[in-house]
Order: sequence, then C-alpha cells, then structure tokens
Amino acid sequence: MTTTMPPSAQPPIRRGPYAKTAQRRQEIVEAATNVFASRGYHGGSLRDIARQIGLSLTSVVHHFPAKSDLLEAVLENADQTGGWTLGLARTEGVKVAILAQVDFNLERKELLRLLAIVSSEASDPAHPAHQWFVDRYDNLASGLAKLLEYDIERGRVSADVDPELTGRLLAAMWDGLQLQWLLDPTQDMHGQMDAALNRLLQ
Amino acid sequence: MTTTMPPSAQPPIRRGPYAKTAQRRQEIVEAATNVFASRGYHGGSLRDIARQIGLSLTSVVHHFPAKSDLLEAVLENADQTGGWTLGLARTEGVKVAILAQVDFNLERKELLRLLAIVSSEASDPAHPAHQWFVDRYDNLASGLAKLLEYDIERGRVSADVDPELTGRLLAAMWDGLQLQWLLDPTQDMHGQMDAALNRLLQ
DNA sequence: GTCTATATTAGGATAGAC
DNA sequence: GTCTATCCTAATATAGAC
Repeated sequence: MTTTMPPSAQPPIRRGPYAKTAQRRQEIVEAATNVFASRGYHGGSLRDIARQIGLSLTSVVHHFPAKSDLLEAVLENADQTGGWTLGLARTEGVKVAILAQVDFNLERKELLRLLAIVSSEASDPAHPAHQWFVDRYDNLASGLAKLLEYDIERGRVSADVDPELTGRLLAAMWDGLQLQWLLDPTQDMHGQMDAALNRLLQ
Repeated sequence: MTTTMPPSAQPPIRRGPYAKTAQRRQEIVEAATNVFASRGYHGGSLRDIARQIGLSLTSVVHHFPAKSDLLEAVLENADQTGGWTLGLARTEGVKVAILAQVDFNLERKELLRLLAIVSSEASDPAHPAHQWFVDRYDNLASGLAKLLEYDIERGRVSADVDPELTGRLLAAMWDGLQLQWLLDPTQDMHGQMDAALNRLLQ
C-alpha cells in the first residue's frame, strides 16, 4: 500500500515514472505471453520471462508480485489485442466476420497456443484462470448468439438456427479447428471453418 | 540391456516378475494419467505420481527412465481404454456411435483433461508427443471419413457431405465441446453434440 | 525391484543495497 | 525500479545398498 502524504508536504509530480512502468509492464506481459504459450502456465518460468527481455527476475516480481498476477495480465491483454471485429459482423454478417477473425488469428500463433494450453489447464477449478475462461466462453457464446439473431432477422442465417446453442457450437468448432491447425499448420483452417459455417448456419 | 547367458548355464525361469512388472507399470501409468491430467505434462511431477501409489520416485524412474517415456505409455494406454466403438457405427450409424462414445467419455473426465492439456502443449514440434497427436488427428479424421462413406452409401448421411473434411469438422467440434464441458460441467455436451451432428450431417 | 541418499538444476519468492 | 544475493522448495536423474 502507498503511504499517505502529510497535508503540509509538496505533492510530488512524477508522470514520467508511471509511463515507464506501464511500458515495462507491457514488455513483461508480452514476454510472458511467449513463454506461457510455449510451455504453459505451470511449465513457464518467471526466470525465462525475465531473461527474454534482459531483466532480472526480481524486477519482474516487482511488477507482478505473484505468478498468477502475471497470467491475469496476459489474459487481459490477449482479449484486448484479439479485438473482435463487431462492426464487420453488422454490415457483412457473422460468417464474414468470423472468417476475417480466423485469418487475423492465423498470424498470431503464439497467442492461440497460449489460449489453447491455458484454457485446458484452467479446467481445474483451482487454476487461477478458471473463472476467467468460464466467463470467456459464456460471453463468447452469448455475443455470437446476438450476432446470429441479427443475421436471422435479416435473412442471412436460417431461422431454424438456435442462436444460443449455435453460438456454443461455433466457439467449439473454432477452438477445435484451431487446435488441429496448431498441431499441423498445413491444415486449411480458413476453408474448414468456411465449410463448417455453411453447414451450421445452413 | 540384458546380458546374454553362457550356453552352459541353466536358463532362469522367471515368469512371475514379468507379470508383476507389467502390473506395476500399469499402476504407474494410471497414476501418471491422473497427475498429467490435473497439472499437464510439464506441470506434473514424477514425485506426485510415485506418491499417489505409495512408491518411491526411484522405482518409478526404474520402470520409465525418462519422463517422456511415461507420457508415451500414458497416451498409448489412453487410446486403448478409449476403445472406439466401431461395431456400433456399422449397425447404427456414425451419429449413434459418436453419441455413445460421448456418453462414455463423460465418465472419464481426468482422461479428457489429460488429452486436452497435452494435445495443446504438443503443438510445439519439440514436444515429445507432437507427432503422436498429429498422427492421432489424421487417423481420427480418416477413420470418421470411412464411417461417413459407409453411412452415405446407406442413405443415413446426406450425399452432400465430404467425408474427409467432415471427419475433421466432427473431431474439431468434439474437442471444442469437450473443452467447454470440462470448464463448466453444467454444459449439456450430449445435447450439443447431437445438435451439431444433425447440422453437420444434414 | 525397491529403497535411501545425493547430485544437480531450477522453480517462486524475499531482503536489502543502490 | 532495478539489482545481487539468498532462502526454501521441488524438479529430474543417478549411485549404490539390500
């Protein structure tokens, strides 16, 4: 906790350090993304993360007192950089939007590896990211459901489609194809997802 | 390596030890399945595995000199116990067979956790199980493709279905729904897979 | 085959100087 | 904020007795 200033003292102006800290934190988060992506959360070490950006272990710990704090920041960051292209879904429909996101993701293999490994690790309720992933799939499914409803209204998706259920199915297919692609990058994930969307949305 | 007997010496008869060894190995493999399932391959330790069956670490190492040897045995064993119900697919169709396997799998959560975690870890080509999982998905996809062809011939599955591609899609959907169910066991995986099969097989 | 004991390396975390 | 140095724990692996 920060100590409170006595009322008489000059309040220190220090906007520089804050900016520097934010930048450092970002560097650490990016390095952690790489390490967790290749070794998992349990398998990845803070030492590796520190080494990757030429920092000491102590400094990393200074910014993120516990390893789980760092994981939390990594996941937050992953969701921000994985900006879901909502606008495209409104104008072009959910299918086009998903395929665009698939193409975008094919360029960020490390991040996908991270999410794949940690999401399965996190199926243990004691895992620090357990709730985060449970919420993530709930939000993903209901987000897709809303987009599907919109498309159904406009006749772009069959009225037979159950939005909530199909949201779950789309998320599942997405993850599953991504795993197979991660294992074997010669797989045509775009084409496979395209075919899946045609079937699932009729 | 075992030393060769001199021709003059009595060949020792020892069938007991072999059987005992096989049983021990099986015990170790089952403990390793639990540990790898809850902590992953990197995160799981040989000590935990030994402790779980009241054995010393050294004895475990005696049977499996390297950790990766143990993982290999665990995966072999997982595929055997996860006996794919081929007979059912011939008589009742691929959809019934898959749903039966889904129900069976819902009782073996630890094994599914293991496969989920290790398969994503193994997307790193340097992982000891990398090739095993690449082959596994190839075999799974082509196996499903054969079953689909059979069902198409008999009119149980739409002739519009591309067997090889759809085999991939089914495997992906299966994995994806399983992950969501592992994270949140209140998910109705049977119902979701049923709906997915109806859509994917028309 | 199994054990105790130990080697060696590495993990997360903390103390205290600068 | 960053460092060196250190603590404590645990990892894989090996040596050698029984």
